[in-house]
Amino acid sequence: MRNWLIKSEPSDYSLADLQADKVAIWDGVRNYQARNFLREMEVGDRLFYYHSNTKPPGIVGLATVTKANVVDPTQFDAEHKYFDPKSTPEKPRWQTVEIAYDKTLAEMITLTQLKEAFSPDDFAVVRRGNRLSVMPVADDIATQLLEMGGV
DNA sequence: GCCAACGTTGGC
DNA sequence: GCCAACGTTGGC
Repeated sequence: MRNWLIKSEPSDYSLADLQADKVAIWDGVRNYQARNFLREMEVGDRLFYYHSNTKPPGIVGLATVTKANVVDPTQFDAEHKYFDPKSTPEKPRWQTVEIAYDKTLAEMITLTQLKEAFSPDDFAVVRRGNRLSVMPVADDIATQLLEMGGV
């Protein structure tokens, strides 16, 4: 079981939205590095759910991978914001995963706290200018995050 | 709202 | 293949 961090703008799709939906396809990722991480995910992997572009940004809860290697359906929909004209059902460019809500932290772990606890070398999310929306989380960092989040 | 970071596009 | 222009992300 591996640990990952996934980012979402809460105005777009928040952890509360996932809680309401219970399960969701993590669609819309159009960055190759992020997609490559999505391809590596396996059922049962733990996801730290991070709210970006909000005040304050930080980790708000946990989710779980429920289906691996899901073809992102939005890439074929010409009406959709995430339509990719260069992708075909025979040769899809964008894979993702299905995720399920797990839990909401009693208190979020803010980016400020993350910066205090971890170095940019160890945890990409605290790196200045970091824009990656899906990234791996090392086991020891995951353990500390669970502690910090009171899980 | 500003702007740094950085990925992508497209001309050459 | 280089690189300038452009668009997006996301913290502040």
